[in-house]
Amino acid sequence: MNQAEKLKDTLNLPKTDFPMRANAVEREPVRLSHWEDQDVYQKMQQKNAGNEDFILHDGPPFTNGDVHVGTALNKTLKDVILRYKNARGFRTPYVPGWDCHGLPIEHKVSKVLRKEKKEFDTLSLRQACQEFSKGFIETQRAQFKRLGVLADWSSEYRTMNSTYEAEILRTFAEFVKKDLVYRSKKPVYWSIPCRTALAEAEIEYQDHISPSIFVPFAVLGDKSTSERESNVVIWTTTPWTLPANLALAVHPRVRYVEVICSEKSYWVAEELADSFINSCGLQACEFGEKLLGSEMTSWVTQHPFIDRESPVVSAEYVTTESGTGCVHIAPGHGLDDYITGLENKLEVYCPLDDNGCYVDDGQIPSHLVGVSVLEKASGCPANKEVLSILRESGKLLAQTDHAHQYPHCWRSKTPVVFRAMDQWFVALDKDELRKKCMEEVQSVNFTPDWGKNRIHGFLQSRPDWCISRQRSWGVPIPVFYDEEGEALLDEKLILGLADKIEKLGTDAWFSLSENELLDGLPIPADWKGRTLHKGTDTLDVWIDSGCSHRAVLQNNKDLKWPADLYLEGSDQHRGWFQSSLWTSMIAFEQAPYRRVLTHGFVVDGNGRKISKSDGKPQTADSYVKKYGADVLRIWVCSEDFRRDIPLSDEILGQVVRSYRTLRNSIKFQLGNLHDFTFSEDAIPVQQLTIIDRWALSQTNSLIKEVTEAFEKYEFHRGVQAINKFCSNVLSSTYHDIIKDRLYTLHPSDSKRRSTQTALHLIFDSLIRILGPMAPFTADEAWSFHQSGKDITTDFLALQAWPKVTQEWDEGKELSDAQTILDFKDLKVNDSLESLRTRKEIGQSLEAEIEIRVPLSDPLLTLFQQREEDLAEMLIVSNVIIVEASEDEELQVISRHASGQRCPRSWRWVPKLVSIEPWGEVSPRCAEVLAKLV
RNA sequence: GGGCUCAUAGCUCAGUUGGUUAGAGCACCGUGUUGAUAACGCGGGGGUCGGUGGUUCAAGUCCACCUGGGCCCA
Repeated sequence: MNQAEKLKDTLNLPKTDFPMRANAVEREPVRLSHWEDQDVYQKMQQKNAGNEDFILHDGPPFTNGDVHVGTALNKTLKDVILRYKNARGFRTPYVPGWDCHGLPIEHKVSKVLRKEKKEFDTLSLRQACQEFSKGFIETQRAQFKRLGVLADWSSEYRTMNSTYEAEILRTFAEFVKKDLVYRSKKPVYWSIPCRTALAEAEIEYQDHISPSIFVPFAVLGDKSTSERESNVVIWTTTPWTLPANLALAVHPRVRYVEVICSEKSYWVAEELADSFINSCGLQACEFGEKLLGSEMTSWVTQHPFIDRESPVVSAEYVTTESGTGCVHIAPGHGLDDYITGLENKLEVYCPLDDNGCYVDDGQIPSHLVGVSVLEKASGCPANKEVLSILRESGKLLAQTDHAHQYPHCWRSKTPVVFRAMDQWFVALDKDELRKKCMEEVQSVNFTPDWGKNRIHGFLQSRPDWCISRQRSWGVPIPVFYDEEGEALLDEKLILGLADKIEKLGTDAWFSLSENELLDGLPIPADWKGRTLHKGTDTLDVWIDSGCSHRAVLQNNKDLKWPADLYLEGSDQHRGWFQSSLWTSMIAFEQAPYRRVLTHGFVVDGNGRKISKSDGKPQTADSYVKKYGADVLRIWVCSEDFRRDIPLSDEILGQVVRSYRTLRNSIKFQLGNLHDFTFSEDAIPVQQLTIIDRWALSQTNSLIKEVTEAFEKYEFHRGVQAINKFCSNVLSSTYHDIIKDRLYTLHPSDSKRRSTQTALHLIFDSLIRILGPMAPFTADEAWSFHQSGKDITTDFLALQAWPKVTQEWDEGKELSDAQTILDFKDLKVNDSLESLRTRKEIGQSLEAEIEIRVPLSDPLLTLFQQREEDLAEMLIVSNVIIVEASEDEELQVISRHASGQRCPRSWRWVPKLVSIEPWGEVSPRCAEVLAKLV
């Protein structure tokens, strides 16, 4: 062993088993199962038992696939918040949940069943859906846990649990009690061969050729004179809906022109007038008056072949892309039409039976009655009939074939029709319900604050809540009908039914007969003796999740209502935030949440939405498998989640790099604390050396900054502060300066102990700050610090959030230290760098500097008072302070240090001294070595 | 097409009530160290603040319009 190696052995170099690389993919799961074995979640709750509650109510993810990276973001944010609040002393019981019912599952499952060519009834379909949902609950739970999410998984809620389903029915009973539920018609997709309603997801768009026709509606009143008949012309590709026409729609801000053609005139959008004239082959036309759509809305027209008036109304969705800019409105045959109908108080008129044939309602022309609208190989009979009526009466201005995409039934592959059917609705304006909701929202905190505005807009504009779904996988609408079709909806009956369902599950609705279902339930007197049939519709799933506040917060003794926080994606302003508010206002006249926090959506590196077609992974698992949970969590926390949240390899790479820096800072601290026991070796804060006190005060600032950011849920500010702290305060300043004393002084030297005291306190604060964000790494570091081992039963999750310590900010040293460090940054480094560029020195310890300070400069006194600390803080071997004359400027002169280099401390000293058996070292090192023997 | 919303260096973010030459961390380039070494230090380059117009003595910040993204609708 040569002298250098021997001397190196006498240094106190960092020593720790804390690995430089996290190897998170393999090591995180080990820690995770340890947390689970030791029930860290329960310990966290017990620790704060009796303290103030912080209730974050979990919005249930839908159980139809792996956890999406956006869902992971949501759950991670929740976990960060809960860990933070728990560290702040709140009791933070967290009951996660699952949204189980709904079309996407039913759709997927029935597709599979059909592929297997199984005949299936409602019950077996429901059974399969339940299995499907259950399977993904298992998958998702495991994936959430893997992210480090701590929760009361044993109490998790599922919207398909019978206790939960009973609460859905009780919520519905509340609607009935308040007399909010009514029946009305609304158009739905209808498959004639299947005799069933279809959802959007069950529709396939296929190429289709429809007749495209122009039809004039004669204007009644002043507009048409004896000489000239004035018409509003519509264009449609579904002639069979004309018998159900109840209005014409124009755009209020589009300009219309009267096309005059001998004794008739035609009103069409000005922009489309030429193409209209061409399409209809009109000759010798002139343009007459021009009007805005809004000026036509008082007009009334005559239906072309039925004795009925058709008023002109305005609609924003009317376009001038094709047709005439005038739209034929049949509220029973289209969603736009339906909404326009509602706005203009039109009847939802639909003269079609289940077979798709016109019914005889006294309005339908007799030879149309019984004619089918179903498209056959030979065409659509109803279209043919309508066209011939129009042709014969001269009301067919033009007819061509029109190729377009048209919705088809996914089963029968036939074109579907829009057909109004009886649906159940919840009246939202009754008893000023809507107004009360809008007022209530004012007293809820929204982050970001525009959320209030957004939900307010939705509350204001949404039509009555249609709660019927013609589906199987859901909670049945508890309604019975007599043979006349009259509906029995009774609060007490529903409550009785809810109790029954609670025991049997909603499958009972489908498996039991009416008599069995009603057995023992209170039937209103006037309904007794009538033959009753149960309904077949299910409730809108927004009611399912929308009553979670009741089913979960009110029924779990560990929780409380209302919640302190709801935290979901911004799409939930229309969804869960709103449905929860309505159900809560109806039942309890209060919002179920005090604060609503929303996050944006995960987008790719270019700010585009991530879609399956990009081929990039979207599941949380794919990222966890590559980067580990902590990196993903730090990514979540480093983004301003209130806007779009970009995710790309570049961004994650960046997170990985800053994570490594962080990890290294931690490793450095752990390595230098290996021979330090706080209770025995610590030095009182007031007696710490200047640089240590400075570092503590910087730590105070960090704590302050991060705490403020976390209180506002602005985690990204916390992350930025931590990164900056690690790099500026620790790496480039504090750690760099203290290496010399830590390594070269005697282990128990008071200066070294001073620094270790500070390091201990800094580590302790930093690691607690990291806890909520990077729980795996923080707990790992904490374990090493407590025990020197990777895993212990002393969990960081049970430690409190760090507090600002007043003492750390006191003392004149602090400003002195800051002044010296600023001076290093502004003057000394530059000067050393030029020396280095000239190859005169390598590391800065090879230099000595001369500081020439004018007598009047206050720095002079400061430097003279701190002369002992200067060389160390500037990381040079020697500092000479020179009192300069008044006309000189403050300057730093650096040069290679004179004297001899100590092979132990690498500092240059005037003269080395000899000590056996090591040979020549600096006098200071000699002293240390003497003590070591 | 409508409602809400976002837009500052390659990336992630700061930028107070409009007021010097717009900042940080990371990345990049150069360089030093080899006793934090798949680590660390030092130095440097990099932005017409999405665009246009306006208000003002002064605009990243206020107003209008436009472009592009996101969510929810249609």
